[in-house]
Amino acid sequence: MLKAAAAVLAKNPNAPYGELAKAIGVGRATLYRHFPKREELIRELGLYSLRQIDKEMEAIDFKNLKPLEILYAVLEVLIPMGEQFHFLSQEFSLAGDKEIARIYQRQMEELEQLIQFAKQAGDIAQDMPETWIARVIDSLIYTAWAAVEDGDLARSDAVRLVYRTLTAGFRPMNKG
Amino acid sequence: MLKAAAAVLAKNPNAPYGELAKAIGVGRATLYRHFPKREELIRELGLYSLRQIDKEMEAIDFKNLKPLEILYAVLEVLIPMGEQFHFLSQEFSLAGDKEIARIYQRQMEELEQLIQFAKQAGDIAQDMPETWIARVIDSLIYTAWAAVEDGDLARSDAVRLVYRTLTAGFRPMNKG
DNA sequence: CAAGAATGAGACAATGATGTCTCAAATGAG
DNA sequence: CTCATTTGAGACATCATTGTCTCATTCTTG
Repeated sequence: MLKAAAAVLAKNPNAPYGELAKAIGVGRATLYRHFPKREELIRELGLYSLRQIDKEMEAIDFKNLKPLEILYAVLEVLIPMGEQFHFLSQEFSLAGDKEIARIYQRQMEELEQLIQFAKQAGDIAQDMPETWIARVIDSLIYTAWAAVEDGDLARSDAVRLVYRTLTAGFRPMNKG
Repeated sequence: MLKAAAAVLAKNPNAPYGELAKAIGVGRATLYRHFPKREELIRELGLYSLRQIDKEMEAIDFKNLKPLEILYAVLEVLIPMGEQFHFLSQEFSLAGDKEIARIYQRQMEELEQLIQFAKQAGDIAQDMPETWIARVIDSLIYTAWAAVEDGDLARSDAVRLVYRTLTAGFRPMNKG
């Protein structure tokens, strides 16, 4: 339902209200009854995407996994949601919204906590800024999704490739 | 001149013509005299950005450098141009343009050639798709630029951090 | 200085999207 | 079945942007 609208907006942030209605499969007037202003629809879509990310993340067993295993699980969950990622980052009108900014910031902080956890475990370099690593993870999640979408990458390879790129760059494998 | 307009468009792809004129420092009417349609301005801006990338890339001494040294030089050149990158990728109306698509594709192919070169030299993994590596490089160039722009990363650290991330991921350094 | 070209400011119609409204048809609960 | 609610389709005013035009001013160039 809302997913279809988010998909349209991800491809064209200026899609007119009518197209969004059509994508959802509902009349323009009906959509206006539910979301009196375009801004509200966008906002609701943003909250929906963020909540969906939260929901998928909650399914991960943070307690019983090692840092890098968590990272792998996070990638498994988030890469298929690249569309929502894209929508959220492209819709700059959302940047001004307090609640959305709050949720987004919390999610980033959670990611940075995971990174700290991994640092303590010695899995990642101490001297790399957490914000940088978080940004790189975000960025490659979207990149992988886009590559799959363009047919440049098999869906089944995406997670492993991102994981490997993150943990080893594009270095040749060394034995051991 | 045109750089200012590209900067505005990078932040807001829907910036009205008047704002672009103001950013350039010229009257709206005058801008219309030079670019009778908005579409032409965008197109010219796209070509300008691509040509600028070409120009900066030509300055690199491909003949006498090793693959990873070339990569480093490429990063040095392109990271400061993140704004143009962002503009080019956000302006989806440019996707339909034949000439722009041609230039963009050529640049990507050149990047993939560099990657092949690095593969042959044994500097990067044989089994990673070239298109993936090219996408990751592109992606991190923009990510680094954005991090600098947001004040999350020192301009002087950006290139090294991207280079290290690309070549080693966020692995802890191992001696030797 | 003088003539020609380019500029900035503003008026203007055309266009396209937004948001409101009405009404007939479809849906759903009692 | 019947009444109330929700829907889709379309008309409509409003608004912002585009693209055109005019005119006075500025700047070049000779």
